[in-house]
Amino acid sequence: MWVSPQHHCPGQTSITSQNGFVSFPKSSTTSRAISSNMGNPHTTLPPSGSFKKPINQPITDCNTQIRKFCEVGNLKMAMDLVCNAQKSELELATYCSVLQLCADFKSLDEGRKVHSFIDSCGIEMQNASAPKLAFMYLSCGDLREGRRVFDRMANEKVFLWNMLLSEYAKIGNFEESIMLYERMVEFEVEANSYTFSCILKCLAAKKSVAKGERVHGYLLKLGFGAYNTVVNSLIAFYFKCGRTESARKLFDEMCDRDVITWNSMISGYTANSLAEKGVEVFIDMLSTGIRVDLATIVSILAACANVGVISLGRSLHAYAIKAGFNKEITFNNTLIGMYTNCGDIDGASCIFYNLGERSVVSCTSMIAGYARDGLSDKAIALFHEMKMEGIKPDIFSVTSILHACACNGSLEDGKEVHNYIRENNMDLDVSVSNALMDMYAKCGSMEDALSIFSQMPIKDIVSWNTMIGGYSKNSMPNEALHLFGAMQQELKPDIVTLTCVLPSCASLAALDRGREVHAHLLRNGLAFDNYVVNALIDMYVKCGALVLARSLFDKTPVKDLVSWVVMVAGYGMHGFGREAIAAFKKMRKAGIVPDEVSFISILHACSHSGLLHEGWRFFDIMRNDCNIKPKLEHYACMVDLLARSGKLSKAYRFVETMPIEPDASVWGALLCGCRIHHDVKLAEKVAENIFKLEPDNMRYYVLIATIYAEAEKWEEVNKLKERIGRRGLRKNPCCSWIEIKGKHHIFVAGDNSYPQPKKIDFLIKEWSTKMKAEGYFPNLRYALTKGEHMPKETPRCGHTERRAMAFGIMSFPPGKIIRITKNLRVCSDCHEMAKYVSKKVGSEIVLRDSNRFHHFKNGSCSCRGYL
DNA sequence: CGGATAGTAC
Repeated sequence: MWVSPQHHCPGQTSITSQNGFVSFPKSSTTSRAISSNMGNPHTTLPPSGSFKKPINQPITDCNTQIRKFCEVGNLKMAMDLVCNAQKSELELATYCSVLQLCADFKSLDEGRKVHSFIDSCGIEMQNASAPKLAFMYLSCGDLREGRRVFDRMANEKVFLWNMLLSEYAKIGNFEESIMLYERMVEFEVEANSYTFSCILKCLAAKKSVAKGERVHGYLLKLGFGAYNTVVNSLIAFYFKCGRTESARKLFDEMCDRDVITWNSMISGYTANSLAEKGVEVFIDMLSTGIRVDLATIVSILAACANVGVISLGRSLHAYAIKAGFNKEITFNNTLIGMYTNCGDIDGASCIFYNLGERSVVSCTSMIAGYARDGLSDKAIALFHEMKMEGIKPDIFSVTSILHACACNGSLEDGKEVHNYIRENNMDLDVSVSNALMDMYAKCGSMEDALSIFSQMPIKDIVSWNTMIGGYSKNSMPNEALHLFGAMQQELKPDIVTLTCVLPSCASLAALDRGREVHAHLLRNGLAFDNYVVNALIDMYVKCGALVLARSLFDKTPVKDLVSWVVMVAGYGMHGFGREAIAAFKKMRKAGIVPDEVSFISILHACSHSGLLHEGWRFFDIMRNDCNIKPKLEHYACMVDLLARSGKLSKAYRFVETMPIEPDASVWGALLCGCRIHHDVKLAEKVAENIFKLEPDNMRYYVLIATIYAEAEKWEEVNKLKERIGRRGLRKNPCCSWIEIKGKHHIFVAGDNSYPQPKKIDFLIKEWSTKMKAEGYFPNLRYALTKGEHMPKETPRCGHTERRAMAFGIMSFPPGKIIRITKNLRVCSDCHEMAKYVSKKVGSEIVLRDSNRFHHFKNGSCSCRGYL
């Protein structure tokens, strides 16, 4: 027995502590009331002869009259008589009959009246009527009062115990059910099959395997091992707890399995992701000749959907038509789900559009199927169609359609659905609100998402994660981190929260915050999930801690595609092209098939290290070996690669002959190359192409202006400035930052309110003087343009990165790595200074700009001039 | 009978 005194929590409702007149009869019956039916309270009526009739009974006995009305179900007349009767005349059996009627009619008010009449009787009457009274309250849905009466009475009636157990289970208070069961066992109330079915459900809900096993032992001892209903419940319990072998063992040992047994096996295996075994069971079932019912078909279709075996699904479809199930709407709905899950969207829509009657469920299945298949437009169209047909979408339909809008990125459709949701007060549902927030986040409107979030009275962990993830995805890392902080005031972040927040740490290069997250994961034993580990590796990569990223990567036992791609991209960004290529090869050797994104990473890596030949090879591998059609990103990488290598005209021809229309990013890659190789003429041609496509992207104006400035074409620079002014564009202010002890120190161009300005400026001045004295000259061309003509003309970078660098050198002990982040590309002047400082001070400097990493060590940079 | 809402890589 697993009941022990420790289980009895203080303060909990307890039978023993309720009052003084409770007695607990130890059951002495030898014949067990195994068959006593919970659904039949009449069997528990107190014997009507237990109270003696009053003497001087009139012939037209009011008791008889009341009971007559009860027999014919006339509650009103019965109650009238009860109310008018002399209370001392009424017998227990009469009260019981009326209470039963109140229970049948679920008439709580009348029941309460009867209760008050009984209360005015003697204690004997009160005690004797208590079971019926408790029954009445429980039947009428007043669990609290039912429990109160129950607690006050002597109770050996298993029927009432069962009723209480199931009522608590109904409202989800499984703990209370379990506690009551423990008490039952303790007081030796004889449990019956209903007790076991119910308690096993509760224990399954709480996944209490150990307690369930003890119940299992107990029921065997009482001889319930041969009861189908009980064993079926046990099987369901074991499946719910993931103990498929235990369920199987019971099944194998059963001698007369009924249809429910078979169905439980099929759905149990399916729920435990062992749908194949479910299918096997189904085939065995067919060979036994047992009648297949609707539930069987529905379970096996779900199994098919999980396995994704469309052939079996199709033959089941045929089988079910023969057996006549195709008229059942539930069958058809599951069938639609099966076809959509197996990816046969046409098969699904064929059934759907041939349905005699459509229900909300059929429509929702179909919408979800379309959404899952990426056919958001069709999903949205069907949503409108069902509304036109007068089928009212419910919260299920609405969450599905929101998902479709989110996948589509169509804010307008999403807003329309939002209006519908508001009009129907569906936004009170947490899941619906979460789906709405997700839709807005995926459509890029974090303002709308936030407005929903802030209006939610109850937020669950998904709500928080959706917002934090939304901010991360929409490049609002500060908001993400801020919300993460706020969340921790209210609830504990889970693995998804941490996975959501890591990209924000990465984008801010907030290494200390990232490390805190890592520590949190380790403390909570969560550092084994692939998603979060990949996010961690990526965070370390982007914070410039390539060594930490690598050691975490090495320690990861299961490296999936993303793990590898993160490392390949990481090596690339840090200028280790050869290592990136080695990793890519290793990945393929490990049997992982690269996808589009993998090739973008490796091509980028080649480009960052100027590996033109290798880049071409990967481009060919992608097209020929992997059958991946190059996308714009791939072309942009190739153009970048060609252009950086100085093959500008080849790059231009490449863009012109692309099989898909080049976009601004492809031309932009060429423009970058023009800058590096000072080809003003080509740059002008390219720029005009770009401005046709993206006339408002400041990035390209800055780039062409720099090209002009470096060629000393000041007139052209001025013309550009006018053009920019006419368009009302503004330059993204340049800024650099450095993290010191978890705190960010930001240096913004044109803002001199940074910390310790005198010391910083002094240090920088000293460095420049020494650089000059030591003949440390940056490239001549740049030095010239920096000369007399242009200090005011060039887009000012503000040299924020050198200030951050000086601040870092001042703040950290020598030898410590200085990590700086900049929102734009590094200026070549500062790049030279960083090289110098790394040699002079002996500190390693890691600078992340908007393009890549620069590791300055002992006077040189890992970018080898590929700024 | 339906959905399944949140997460990693360029």
